[in-house]
Amino acid sequence: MSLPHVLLGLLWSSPSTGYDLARSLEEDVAPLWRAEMSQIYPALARLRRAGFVLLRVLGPRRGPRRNLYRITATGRREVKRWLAEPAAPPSSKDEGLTKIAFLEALPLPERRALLARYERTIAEEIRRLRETAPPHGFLREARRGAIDRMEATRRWVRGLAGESPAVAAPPAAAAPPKKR
Amino acid sequence: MSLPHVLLGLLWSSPSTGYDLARSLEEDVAPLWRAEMSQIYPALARLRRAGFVLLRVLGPRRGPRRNLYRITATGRREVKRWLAEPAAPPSSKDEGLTKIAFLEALPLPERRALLARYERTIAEEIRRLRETAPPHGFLREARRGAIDRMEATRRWVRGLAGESPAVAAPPAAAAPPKKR
DNA sequence: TCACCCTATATCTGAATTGATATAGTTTTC
DNA sequence: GAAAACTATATCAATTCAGATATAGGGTGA
Repeated sequence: MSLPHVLLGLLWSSPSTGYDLARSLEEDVAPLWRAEMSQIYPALARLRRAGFVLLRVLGPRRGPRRNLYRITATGRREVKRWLAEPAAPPSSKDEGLTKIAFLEALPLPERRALLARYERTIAEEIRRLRETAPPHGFLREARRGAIDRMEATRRWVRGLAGESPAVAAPPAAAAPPKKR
Repeated sequence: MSLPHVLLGLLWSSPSTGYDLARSLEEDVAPLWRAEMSQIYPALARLRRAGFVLLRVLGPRRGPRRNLYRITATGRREVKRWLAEPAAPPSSKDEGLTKIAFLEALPLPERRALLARYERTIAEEIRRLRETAPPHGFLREARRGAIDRMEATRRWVRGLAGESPAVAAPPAAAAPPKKR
């Protein structure tokens, strides 16, 4: 629904090619929004049909020809309109937390192992994000927000692993009918 | 990729119908994973073909006939296998934070308005989650984790809105060519 | 010089997901 | 007693998304 808007947002300050958009998306917008080339090119085509961007074909400098996209006045209006409409609350679709929700299916030692491993996974992702060159302006702020949120999750996972009772003995109500 | 696994996880402790799974998904797994009926029925069919669940058709008690799904031993093994494989780090695809990343496109007062509104949206979602009956066992824990994360995000948004400089004047590097 | 990597474009498949619609009986409400 | 809401199933179209593949020129290193 809003990949086109993200692309418009990236084009706000300077025109660029689809390839550069893909790189910028992965490096700067990083964990907040991801998309493959196979999504980006069709999205740019649609933006063009909608009149939100203009295409200029450049002679090849290195490799094949380059398609440079530039945001139009209509495109800028569209970005503002998008920003102005209310955002959906974070849905937090999260594989790791979801697995924790079904931890009941595992015996004790594996429960602990899962929590420990997931905490490591998050910690590693945070480190990776910190290592890559931070973007500028609000892009940097937003990335900090994402990292902040991951850190909260990491602390929470660690906390759950620490309260041994919860990991050791889930509340009776949901205990599986373990064949004794 | 893992809706089938979530369904298996819900079937772990007791068999139920597609309808009940949909309700349980929305009420208990709530913000961690969502799915529409139109996803659930095909997923159940695939689980059945894979031998992870068994179907028993019940005579209608209220309304039409009911299809009761029960997890098989193979299904339980599959859940354990799924839980054992490493989970991807939270990608935090988040419309609200993404919009903040492009706040540069808005004039000052609207920036503040956007942040304030997003904070309200999150607060409301948290309240809504707290009001609905909490699930049992690890489902409850996981929900707490999700709420915890939302609260962290809310605090962060509030913090950003509070540091007026950031909202008032983004770092020069990315400052828009404000016609002064 | 040959192989490999990087820039750069683009398409295709298939799965995941959303949203709308259809059907039909039962229970609740006015 | 009619309308509305709930239980329950299911399909369809459209879109999003991920992963693989194709093409092609230029630069880099063994």
